Amino acid sequence: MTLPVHHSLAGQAVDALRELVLTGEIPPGARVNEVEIAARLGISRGPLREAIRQLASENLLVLVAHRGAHVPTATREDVRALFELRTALECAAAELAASRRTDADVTRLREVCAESRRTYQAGERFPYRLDLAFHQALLGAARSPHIAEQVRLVQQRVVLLRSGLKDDPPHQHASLDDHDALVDAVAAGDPYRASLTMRKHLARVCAQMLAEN
Amino acid sequence: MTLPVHHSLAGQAVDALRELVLTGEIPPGARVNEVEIAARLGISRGPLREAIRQLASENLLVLVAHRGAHVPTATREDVRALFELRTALECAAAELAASRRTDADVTRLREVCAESRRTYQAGERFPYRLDLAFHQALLGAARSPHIAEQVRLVQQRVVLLRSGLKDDPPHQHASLDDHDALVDAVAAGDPYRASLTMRKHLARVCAQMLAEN
DNA sequence: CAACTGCCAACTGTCGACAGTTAACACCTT
DNA sequence: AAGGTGTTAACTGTCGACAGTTGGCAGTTG
Repeated sequence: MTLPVHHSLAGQAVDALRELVLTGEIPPGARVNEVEIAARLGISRGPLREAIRQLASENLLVLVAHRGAHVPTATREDVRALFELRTALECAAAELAASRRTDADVTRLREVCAESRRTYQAGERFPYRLDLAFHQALLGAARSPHIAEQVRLVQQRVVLLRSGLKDDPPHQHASLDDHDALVDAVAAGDPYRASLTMRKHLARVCAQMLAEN
Repeated sequence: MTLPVHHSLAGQAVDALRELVLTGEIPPGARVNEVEIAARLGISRGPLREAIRQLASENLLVLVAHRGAHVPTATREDVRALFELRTALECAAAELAASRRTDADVTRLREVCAESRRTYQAGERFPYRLDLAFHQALLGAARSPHIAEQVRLVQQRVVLLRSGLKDDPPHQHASLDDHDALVDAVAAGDPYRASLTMRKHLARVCAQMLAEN
């Protein structure tokens, strides 16, 4: 059996509310009505308020005095600025991964790349899920829990930005090549090249997000 | 007159509790008794619990089910791992600062360096305050609000680690030179050199923190 | 005397209620 | 009719109280 991850209602509320925000069920710009959400989650306002505070410090909500919390709306400039942070973190992760990777890490990375290509060539869109999986695998190889945690938080915010976009556009074929190149650099144990490749990759992804709207 | 920054008690509680943790008044390992702290702050448990949640997601507190919150205790390994994150962020900041700095930024940086030297040569310890000021000034020049925010959070955690150390050791003379070298690289508009210099600086500071205890 | 058991105090987790603020609507004035 | 004003409903901010859990202490038993 699967025990609930969080025993406390506040903990559950964090996950549930995060889900509501990231799926866009509470869209950017919308306010979080405490009584309504609390009722929907079947809890009282106390635990919900604690959850709101936590999500606010994860930058998934914005608090305004006497007006509660609302989901932030993203501007183009926000995307650019956020990717500066993401680049700083993930380039460092790529660098560390190149230094610390094991054979198992490389195998895992190549697996994800292969599955991505299969999915893509099967005619489907390159699913965002596999992109996340790739970056997760890379973080695992980097073995820096603090960096991994921060990347997770930033990726969350990127998901929020994506939810603000009308359509979930297909990842370009280029990303697949980027990922392969990254694995090569990591496998070769070349931190400098890994970092540079990651930087180019993220620049491309960022530009792509900015191109749409 | 200075109005209170936060109108809400929860907001005040965040600041007050953060202060208690960072000054070591609630030392690492100690539990946060909700009724006691709430009484000390003159508020009820509700807002305090919200504050606790927020500080927990800033990694200044650790939550344990049914046992409340306690201040995390740091191991040597934690320091090393945390500095990996700090290095990733501040190297990126140094890089950006070298690209974006204005003359005013450089002037400001040199000012801080000069004051640091004056203070040091006056026989006093190189105060941590001025070290923080330097890094803050550099972040200002980088003009990346998200990176700046994350650095602020990481520096907070470093302060917490420092509070766990018995003594607040004098900064070595080497840090002064590091800072000067950093300003030079930034002033020269050389991102690569700025990043590398920052990396060396932080490696030194980290080693220093690990050496004591 | 050690270990096990049952009780108890302290504390956390949660809820419902009250007070204060905000924003919108209706109403009055000019 | 436009603008200002008073009123009111909705919502947030806060508190006190209750229930459930935890860990320690005393008492008991082998």
